[in-house]
Amino acid sequence: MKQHLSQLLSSAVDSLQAQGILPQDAPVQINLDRTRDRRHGDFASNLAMVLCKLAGSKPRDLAERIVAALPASQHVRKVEIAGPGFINFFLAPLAYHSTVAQVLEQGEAYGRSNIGQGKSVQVEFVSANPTGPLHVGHGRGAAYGATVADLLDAVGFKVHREYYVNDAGRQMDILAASVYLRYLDLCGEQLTFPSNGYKGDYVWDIGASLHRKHGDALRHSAAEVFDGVPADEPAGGDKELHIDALIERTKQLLGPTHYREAFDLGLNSILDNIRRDLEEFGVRYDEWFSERSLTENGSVERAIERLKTSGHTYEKDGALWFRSTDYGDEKDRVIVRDNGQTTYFASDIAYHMNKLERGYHRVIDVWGADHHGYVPRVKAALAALGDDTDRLDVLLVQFAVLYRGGQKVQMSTRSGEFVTLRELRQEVGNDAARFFYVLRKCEQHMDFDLDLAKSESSDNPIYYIQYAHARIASVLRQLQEKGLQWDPAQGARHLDRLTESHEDALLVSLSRYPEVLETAALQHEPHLMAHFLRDVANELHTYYNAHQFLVEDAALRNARLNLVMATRQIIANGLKVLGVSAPDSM
RNA sequence: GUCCCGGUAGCUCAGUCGGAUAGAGCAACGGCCUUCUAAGCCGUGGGUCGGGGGUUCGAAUCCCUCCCGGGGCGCCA
Repeated sequence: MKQHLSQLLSSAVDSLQAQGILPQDAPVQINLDRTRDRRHGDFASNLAMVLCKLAGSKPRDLAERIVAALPASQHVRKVEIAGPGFINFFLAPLAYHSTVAQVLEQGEAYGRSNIGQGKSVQVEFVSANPTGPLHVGHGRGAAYGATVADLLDAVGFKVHREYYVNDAGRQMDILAASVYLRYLDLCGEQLTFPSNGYKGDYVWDIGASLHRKHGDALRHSAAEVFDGVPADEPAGGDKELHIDALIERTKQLLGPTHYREAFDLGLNSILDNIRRDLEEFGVRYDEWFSERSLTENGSVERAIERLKTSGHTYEKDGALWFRSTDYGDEKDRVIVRDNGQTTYFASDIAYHMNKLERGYHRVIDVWGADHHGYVPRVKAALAALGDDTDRLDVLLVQFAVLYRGGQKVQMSTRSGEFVTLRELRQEVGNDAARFFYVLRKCEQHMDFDLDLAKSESSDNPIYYIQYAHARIASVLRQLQEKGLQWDPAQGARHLDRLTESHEDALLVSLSRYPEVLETAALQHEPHLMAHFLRDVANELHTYYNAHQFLVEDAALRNARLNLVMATRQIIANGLKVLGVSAPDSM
């Protein structure tokens, strides 16, 4: 509908240009918005105010000329000029009746579009280190990333969902050493666990798996393991030096094969857990991309060579630096350490190079807001490689803070005292978790109220929306109990019987759905859909309370059923995009 | 210190590319169950859009500046 009106305006501008009232070469962008106030019609355009200078006339005068030049449309009831020069469109009932017909006819497909024209978009999200279970912070990235991906899919992009697995690097070595130490403990060795090790219970479980498989075969005495290892922090030493030395001892004592086994056992069991967790959360991926593969297939080396060749690197203090300051970063960054190891950043350059080489039209990274300082250097690297940095969008997701009983829930990853995504899902359910996570735009700090998410009342927006859907299903059941049938054809013929203000409000909302979907997708703002659904649910409940649907008058009854069934479809479609179920009863 | 995010009703937040009288939910207050689900609905009150300047037909929105809150600033990942 918006597109239709836009064309009318565009056509009017064309004829004014032909008449010489507007200059031929003027760039004309048609602005058309939903009005905030129904008294201003359905849509309003500020076109006359924008163009009045070019035309050399007063806004209202120009508006009159534009209105006079508008082609007739059966969807437009009247056009008014108001205020400083707004052109207000009032739609004919027919425009809304055709929306109901479209919703019922297209069903799940209603609202989907081809704005993306099949262009490929890669969305990388979550990508948490496989050193422990996902926590509630990752949950927000998961829900947000999955929904952005689904939204883009719904408007016609070809979406590739990807998880970057950090299966290399020091953190994973710390995990491997932690697993081995827990294994030794299970063998009966008395040892003090490093303060910087991973202390979660899951590490015990992995150590136990290692023990089940090998018995005491990999056992070394605690004295031997800690021989020559500098003191840990609580003992007055440095926790980093302590853990690094323990990693080295673990590698020496286990040898490459068994070390890799302990390492992979940790990696795989945690990754399996993460996969299952996300799967249960309704979050699916097309690809799990291994960081290690970038080193093994030479991509990291190749990326470094390309930077060297293009003259953006230099050596200092035995390390290789990337001169990211050339591209606006605040300082240069090390890509190869003085010990010859490449940094995480080097892998990330290779990974982003790889993404762009795969030919995606756009690449979206969903990161935690704590990585924001990282954006300039990654963009700098892509620029130095000669790539178009505009193809990369980095969406930063702020942290979520849980509240229970009005109190902040304390969390700390290293100590093992954190709320996992699984715990959250079990506590409030998948639907509430998915919904609450996308209720705020991503850059907004979020207070996640656990009590509210669990509550079975209208205070809880997800309950409220799902209940609207269930309520309509319930109406259909009542219809059957009365021995009646819904006759959509009769309903369609009598949509003009829908004259109540509640009906009008619902009709407008149904027609807004495609616009909301499009905006939410293109702006990467799922919260727009969440808020829209709440509005629709509110209109449905209000309507339900004010009017009986199952009236004697068959024509009116079926017209109303067409409307509420279309409403049910809209709610179902919107919830689906958000990864939330639409139950028929509650 | 610097960079990012935020500051809108008592609370949690919307507010599209600058647009008309700044909205919603909760909370508060007052109503509504002989009704397709009261798991709900209707109504009322509530605002220095953090402060101050600027840009213009028009600013919560854009620019400058200051204040407050949260976070980031490793040869960690």
